[in-house]
Amino acid sequence: MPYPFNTIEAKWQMYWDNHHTFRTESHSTKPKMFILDMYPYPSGAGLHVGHPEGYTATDIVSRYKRMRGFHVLHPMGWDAFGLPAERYAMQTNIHPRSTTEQNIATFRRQIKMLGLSYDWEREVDTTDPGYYKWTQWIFLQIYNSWYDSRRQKARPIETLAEALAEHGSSVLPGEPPFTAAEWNAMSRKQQHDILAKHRLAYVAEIPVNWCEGLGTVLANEEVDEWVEKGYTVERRPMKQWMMRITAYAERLLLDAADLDWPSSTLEQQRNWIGRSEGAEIDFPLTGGGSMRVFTTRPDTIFGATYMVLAPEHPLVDQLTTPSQKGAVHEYREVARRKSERDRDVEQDKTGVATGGSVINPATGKEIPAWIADYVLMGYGTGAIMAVPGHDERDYAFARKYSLPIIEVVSGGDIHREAYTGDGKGINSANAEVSLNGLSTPEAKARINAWLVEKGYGKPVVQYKLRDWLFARQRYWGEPIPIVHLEDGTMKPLSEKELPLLLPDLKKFQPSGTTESPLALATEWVDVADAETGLRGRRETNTMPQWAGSCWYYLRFIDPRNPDMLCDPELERYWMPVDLYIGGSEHTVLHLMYARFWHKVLYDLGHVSTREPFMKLRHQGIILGEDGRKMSKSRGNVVNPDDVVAQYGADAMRLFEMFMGPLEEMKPWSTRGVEGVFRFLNRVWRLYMDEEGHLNPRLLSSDQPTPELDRAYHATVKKVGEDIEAMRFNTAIAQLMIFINEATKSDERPRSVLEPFVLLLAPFAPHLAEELWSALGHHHSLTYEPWPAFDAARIASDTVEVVLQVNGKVRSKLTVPLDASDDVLQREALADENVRRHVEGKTVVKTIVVKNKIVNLVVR
RNA sequence: GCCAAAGUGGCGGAAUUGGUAGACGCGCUGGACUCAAAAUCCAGUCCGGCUCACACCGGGUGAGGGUUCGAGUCCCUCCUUUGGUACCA
Repeated sequence: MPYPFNTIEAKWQMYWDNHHTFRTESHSTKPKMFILDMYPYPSGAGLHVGHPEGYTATDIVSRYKRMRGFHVLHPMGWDAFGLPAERYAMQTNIHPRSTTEQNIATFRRQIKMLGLSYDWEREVDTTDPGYYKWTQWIFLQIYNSWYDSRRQKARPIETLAEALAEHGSSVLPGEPPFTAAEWNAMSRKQQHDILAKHRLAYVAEIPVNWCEGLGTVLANEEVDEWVEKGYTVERRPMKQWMMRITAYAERLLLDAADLDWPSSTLEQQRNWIGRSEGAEIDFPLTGGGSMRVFTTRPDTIFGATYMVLAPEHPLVDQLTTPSQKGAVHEYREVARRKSERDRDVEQDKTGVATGGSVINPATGKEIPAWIADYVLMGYGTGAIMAVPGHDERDYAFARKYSLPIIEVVSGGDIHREAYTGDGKGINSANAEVSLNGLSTPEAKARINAWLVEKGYGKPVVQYKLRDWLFARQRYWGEPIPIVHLEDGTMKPLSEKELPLLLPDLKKFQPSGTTESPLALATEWVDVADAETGLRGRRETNTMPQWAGSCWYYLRFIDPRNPDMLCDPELERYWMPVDLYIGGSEHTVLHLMYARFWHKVLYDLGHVSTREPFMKLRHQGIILGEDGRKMSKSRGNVVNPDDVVAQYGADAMRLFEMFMGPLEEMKPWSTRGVEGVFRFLNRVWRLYMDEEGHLNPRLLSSDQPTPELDRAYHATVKKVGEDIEAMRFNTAIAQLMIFINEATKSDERPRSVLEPFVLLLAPFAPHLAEELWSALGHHHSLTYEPWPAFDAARIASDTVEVVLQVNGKVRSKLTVPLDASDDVLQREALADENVRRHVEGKTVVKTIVVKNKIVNLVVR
């Protein structure tokens, strides 16, 4: 008969609920510990076995930290806006809200079934108006801010208006110059338009992936999935809400240095931001005006033999000569129809000459301007100087179209391939400047100085990071709290008007236009502005799913506050998150977006820390029993409900932690679950008799054998250390070692078996509570102090020393602890087996490592 | 292509300031209990040689080299797998 896990688990889950065992009070004098899981999207499929892995890990740490005297915040919620519920609504006309509620109920039941110690009174749901009120509020904070590049921080937009009124556009590098007086003379609309360009949330016309069948834009990473399903996706320019994350590129990069995150995650974020240093250079057009390019190799400018513009570049029309018009037009059409992905896949370089030309300011020579889709409008200036001798792409292009290739950096063989490495400059001089003989870094510095002096260019830092497309043409998302007035201005809602509720719809089909289904709710869309008397139209786009997850950790701190997103005093106490665990699939997007919002809130004084998540770990993917990715079609999906029904939640938790290191990918194994289940049964039988009562010997005997005593103290030490380092698999192995040791003995010494229950508790909390209660305790063990160990009692008074001859193990020796080197050496030489290998040879060297080895080197 | 992580028994995995490779679990083998089975308990289990057995000997951490008295651990070259990313000038 297995132990009665069913009744035990139900009993203790009810106990914890009824006693609010895991409720976290707002105030405490204890040190705080904020332990966070990446909350799930509650899909219709229910929990899969991957979810509990991370959740169990944080639960173990949370339970352990409570016993260590920490005030622990460990909450759970739902990232519940999203396309799946909406697609279901499109097919069935069932409101996404009711689908979402059902799915949340399933997830909540399944998560509770695992005995995770969340404070359920802090549960949040991103689709709850009481929650998304604050998502909208943060949107408005961002909308109502600009990035002051001189102070390197976001500031309220009014400060920009004030600065413009006082100093004119000198505060805004890049803006066409105007004086304070000119600003003050502008119309409301003119001022509005200038400010709008500098807000951290702004509307821009950019090329996006539009899917007609779904009636929405798609993120780049979503495109493949829908194309496979037979939908067509095209690139078209559309007006979209954007967030100016690029303003934070440098800070996102720099502040990452302080984070205890996996190095691969930090590395990926660095790559995503893609910082590169170079120069912007203006090439004069032969017909007047100039063409700005970005290059990381200004030192190769003497080798720039042609120019390439992205097909969409605005200068193309001006450069194109009449004879090339047809070819250019045709090429641009073809390029426009290709998605950005298609362009990436094609490695073959194509292009068309515009017929126009520019002057290379270094050589003074006229060079042709081409268009080619290997130059992207979205990076740098959308145009490059092509240096075929020292860039592989330019080299391939120049070869294909027979454009001249000049060597300006020595070190390679440009007759065979482009040389992209560093080297000494050659063929690089004009009347004013020479790079010949200079190393690449020297040449860069020299030419940059010359470019600045002549006004041709300047050093700049460029990032791959692009602004965040922050709008979806969907119903099931947070409405963007903006009204478009008939005079062409935009008006943000005031805080009092939040939350802006989603209108109810009868049907959830795409609107048939490029607007979201919200456009069909005409009563909701059409508004009159009381202040100006103007008619207006609500923004019909909704926020992307990332929005709610950008700040949910803050809401957990103060989840029911009707007046603030989070009380500042509580925020200062709880932030930052001490431990954050979730899948590595969120490495770039979620974690980058959340850091970005956090920094804006920090700049505006709403949060006290520069970074939200101090320590981050990823759980690995759990594969099917066949070692392949779990999927319905392979039939290898493991359902947590079934596992819990058969072996109990404690076994499920224990197995997921015992499989291997948390962050590694590993296959499921039913046999493995049975193994840990057997272990739990062994624990049960050690404490309880056949009738399910406490074994009476636990009350009588109290002297552990020296071996058991040693095993106990070693277990306390190892389990504690392993939990701190999140090595749960080896912690569990140690628990097993102790139980094996204890089972050997007929005695049941309470002095070690009672505190052992506390060591087991973070891993198998239901069983531990039951045993604790059987031992005569009347309260939950949740806040019992973690047992201490005595290092002196772990050490044995004898140790086994390995005897080696020429590095090979020849014998073993049991000696008193800390035996001296002399004694060890003498004992070693006296050992029979060692003597056989030393005989007839000379000992040239002896290495003695105390308590470990003696190695005799013989010849 | 580039970046990152990882390769250890039949399987999941342990062991890193360089010091007994294979903890713990699974599986397997044998035994106890049972009419029998399940469950449970005990013993064994890296591979090979030799042995009644104990002992002993050889080999062994993806491959090859190197450093060292000693390398799974450090260095070099290569191979494989996984994840990410991809014309970013």
